[in-house]
Parts: sequence; structure tokens; C-alpha cells
Amino acid sequence: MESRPSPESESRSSSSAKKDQLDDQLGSTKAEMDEVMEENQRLKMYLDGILKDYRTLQMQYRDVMQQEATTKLSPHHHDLMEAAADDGLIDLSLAMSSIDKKRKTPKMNDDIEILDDNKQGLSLGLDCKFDLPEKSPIKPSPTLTPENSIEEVKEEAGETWPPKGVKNARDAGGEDEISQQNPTKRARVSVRVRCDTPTMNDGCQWRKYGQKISKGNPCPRAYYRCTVAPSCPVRKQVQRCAEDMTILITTYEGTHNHPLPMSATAMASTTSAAASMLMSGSSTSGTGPSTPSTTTTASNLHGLNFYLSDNSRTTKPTFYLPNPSISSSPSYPTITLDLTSSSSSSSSHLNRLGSGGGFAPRYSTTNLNFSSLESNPLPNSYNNAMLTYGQQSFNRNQNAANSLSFGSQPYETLYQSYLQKSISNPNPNQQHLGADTIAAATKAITSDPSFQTVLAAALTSIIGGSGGTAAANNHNAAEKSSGGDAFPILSSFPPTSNATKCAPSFMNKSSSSSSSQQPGLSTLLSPPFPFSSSNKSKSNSPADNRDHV
DNA sequence: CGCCTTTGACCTGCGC
DNA sequence: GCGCAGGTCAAAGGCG
Repeated sequence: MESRPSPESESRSSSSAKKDQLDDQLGSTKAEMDEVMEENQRLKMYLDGILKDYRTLQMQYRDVMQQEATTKLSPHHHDLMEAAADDGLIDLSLAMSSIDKKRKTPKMNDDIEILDDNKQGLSLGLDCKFDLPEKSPIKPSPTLTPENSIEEVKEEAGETWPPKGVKNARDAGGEDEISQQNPTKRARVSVRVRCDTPTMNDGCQWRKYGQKISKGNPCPRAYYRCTVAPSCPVRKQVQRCAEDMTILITTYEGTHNHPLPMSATAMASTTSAAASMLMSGSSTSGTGPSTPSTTTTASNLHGLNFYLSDNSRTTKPTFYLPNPSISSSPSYPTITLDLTSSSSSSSSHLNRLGSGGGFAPRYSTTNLNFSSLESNPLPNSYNNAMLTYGQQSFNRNQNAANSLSFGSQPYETLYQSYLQKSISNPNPNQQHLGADTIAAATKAITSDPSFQTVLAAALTSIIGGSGGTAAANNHNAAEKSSGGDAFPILSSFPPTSNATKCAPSFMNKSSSSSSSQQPGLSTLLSPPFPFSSSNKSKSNSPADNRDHV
């Protein structure tokens, strides 16, 4: 008689097997936990290192700022900086105040909030902070493509089309888009360019559909419609400045609903970023956390005058559109990118209009005065500053993981561009450093080799091998691609015989900080704007030769 | 022939 | 309600 294992012993053996299996799982799990804990420790140490570097950098920058402040800055500039920082709309103060100021703004998008939680927010760049309306929270953009990234920015900006005065039925193709947009807010981005040619080549294709003599300006205003796509609602107005005929004022409205040509993305990203900033700023009026005092933000980075002004809640002199003929009926929030020089034409308009302007815009008007262009028509600082700005706009759509690395790039770009220009343009008369805090600080920074070393080390440690090297490499690549010529577009500018369009100078080298490793970023950071090469005679703007604005 | 500009007419909003 | 101004439409003509 065979002795078969009893069911009891069988179950006993199987349970022991199960126990062994569980032990194995437990062991492996423990091992995994150990690994995770080790990784966690490594990350903590890494974070500590970042914090340490950041604080070192911060302290050094503060020292430089203090030195400069005691020697150069007037109380007025200090107040400006304070006002700008307190308002929290735009922070060009490098790392100095970004953390504190961010804490003052309750409504922040995720990345900034997380930065706060970590008590670190390396914002070495042009740190534009936006108080976004609650009704239009930032949409996650997991699939930012070159096509939709700009659109999203503009949609966030609340740009709408058509204006309330125009029947929707007229724009049959754009009705769907129109219905989705907020009809009460339509940002306009006005670009002032010193330009002898009839139109400014922004890379898009436009069709002229009307022209009017507007009140207050003997020069007619031309109306253009984007013809890249039949249903594209984007329009622009082109008009010469009445005060200075050499200044061309181009006002963009609407959102492109089609992929943009490479040559058009620079302007599109710039205008969308500006519009985004404008809309986000104006959206806080009356409801935002900021005080009802003046919302004037001014900064300057090597001649980059960057004014944000919300005159809807201010009594102080602010900056209005330089051209009253366009701004005389500012039914829409308008932001002005002043690419003209800092000569009297621009500033006098601003001052005159600001002090005794005969109109009271219903919406805030923002002026971005990039004012060193005349003396140096193609400043890299502007170039990169705009990229930085676009980048910040892009950052608003990103999570904290991106913001840390992205946020560190812009300053590097600005910093290097400034260095580059300092070398190539040593003429102190062409620089407006003494006029602004940031510029003065930047000068001090760049003149201090030790600071440069610390900055480079900090950026490298923070960004690591991906972002930092990419930014640096791209910057170098851009430098190489420009052939060492800081202003290559000059050769293509008028008065050449067949050059009929002006191109904003900042478009030309806009790829210097774009990183292919950051999808979507390349859109806002924009590829090179090949005005000189892509100026394919008529196709971009058929009105060029005939549009005598 | 297609696409464009020109230009007068028309529509709409706003201020008085 | 009226007039003004901004903005758009659409017919006519030009250009390649």
C-alpha cells in the first residue's frame, strides 16, 4: 500500500512554497525601496546643491546690485524697480526678488507654485508673471506643436475676432473659432518700427482689403487680412506715424488658425507673447490681488526698455500708444512693441500722451520700448529678450519640472547676448546703462569675471547636461551661424533697390536659444527669421510696392 | 485668368 | 436720434 502524501502535508508544502515566494517578493520590494530611497537621497543632495548655488548666485548679485545702486541709481529708478516688483507683473530683476515677489501673487500657475514650495525659483530671465483669470485657467499643453503652441498662447490672451462691430457672418470661415473666443477681449499688438519701406515683412502673407484716412493722421491706414489660410481671422493695420513718417506702426489682431511659415513664427510668437502678457495683465484689473496703484513696470537690460503700464488703474504718468490716431479709440487692449529708437520721436509721444493725452483708453495700453535700436539697429539683447519673453509665456504652460530648467535659460541668453554686444559695441554713448537699474546691474555683472564664473557654474549645475548645454550650444551655434556678424540683416535692409519691406531686427537671430530638446519651445523661441533670404519678392506681401502708407 | 489693389459705399458703435 | 469715425465689403480695374 503506497503512502500518498496526505492532503494536509500537501497543503503544508504548498504554503511553504508560497511563503518562499512572498519572501522573495518582499526582498525584491525592499531592494527596490532601498534603491528608491537612495535615489531620493541623491535627489535631495542634488537639490541642496542647486539651492546652495542659487543662494550664492543670489548673494553675489545682490552685492553687485547694492554697489551699483549706491553709485549710480537715482531714487526714481529705485522706485520704478520697487513698483515693478511689487506689482509682480514683470520681473526683470534676475534672481533677486523673484521668489519673494512670486509669493505676493496668489494666483500662480503650477510651475511657480511648485517653485514656491521648494523655496527656490531660479528666475534669471525675464520673468513675466501673469495673473491669469480664473475663468481661463492655463490649459495643460501636453502636445504642444509648432502649430498650436502659438495658438494656445493667443487663446489664453483672449484674442478674438471679429470685433464687436463686425457681424460674425462676414467671417464665415472663422465662426467656429470666433464662437469659442471671448468677444469682450481682443488684444492688439502694435509694433512700431522705424522703416522706410511701405510695409514690414513679418513673414505672413497679407491681402489688403481696405484703406482709410483716419482722423488725426494724414497718412492712410491700410487694412490687411492674412491669406495664408482662407479662414484665418488675423488682420493687421499698417499706418505711418503722423509725427515721424519713418515710423511704421503695424497693429496685429486675431489668432492664426493655421500653421505659420517659418519666417512668420518669430513675429507671431512675439505678438502672441505680448498679447498674452497684455491680456493676462489687464485681466487682473479690479479683481486681481495687486493693489490698485500704478501698474507700471519698467526695466531695461542693455537698452531694452520694457514698459508695462496699466493706465486703467493709475494716476501716475504712464505710457500710451505713441500714435494717437490708432489709439484714439482703444476699444481693445493694446500692447505696443516699440522697436524704434529712444530718440525724441518715441519718448516725446509717450510723454506727451501720457501727461496730456486727449483720450482715456478703456483698456490698458502697454508699451514695450526697445529703444536702443537706432544706435544699434539689431541688438542681440532685444533679440534674445523677446525670445526670453516668449519663453516665459511658454513656461506658463509648463509644469515645474520645466520651469526650473527653462527659467534658467533666458538669463543665460540675455547675459551672453549682453556680453557679446558689450564686446562688439564698446561705445558707451550707445548704451543706456546708466538709465536703469537692471542695465547698470547687468553691466556690473558682466564686468565681474568671478560672477560670470559663478553664474556659469550655477547654471551648469542646475540645468545639467540637457538644458544648459543645449542652450549654450545653441547659442554658440547661433553665433557661428551668424558668421560673427552681429547684424547680418543690415545688408538686406533698404535702401537696396528690391528691398521693399522692413523687418524687425529682433527676428533675425531668434534661434539663438531655442532648444530642440524642448518640444514646443522652438515655436515661441522661433526659428531664424530669414527676412533677407525669404523675401521672395511679392509673395509675402503683395502690397509692398504699391502700398504707400 | 487668377490674384491683387483701389476705392466708394455700407455697417456698426459710440459720444453728444 | 444724429453725426462721426472706424472698419469692412465688393465692384472695378491692374498686373503678371
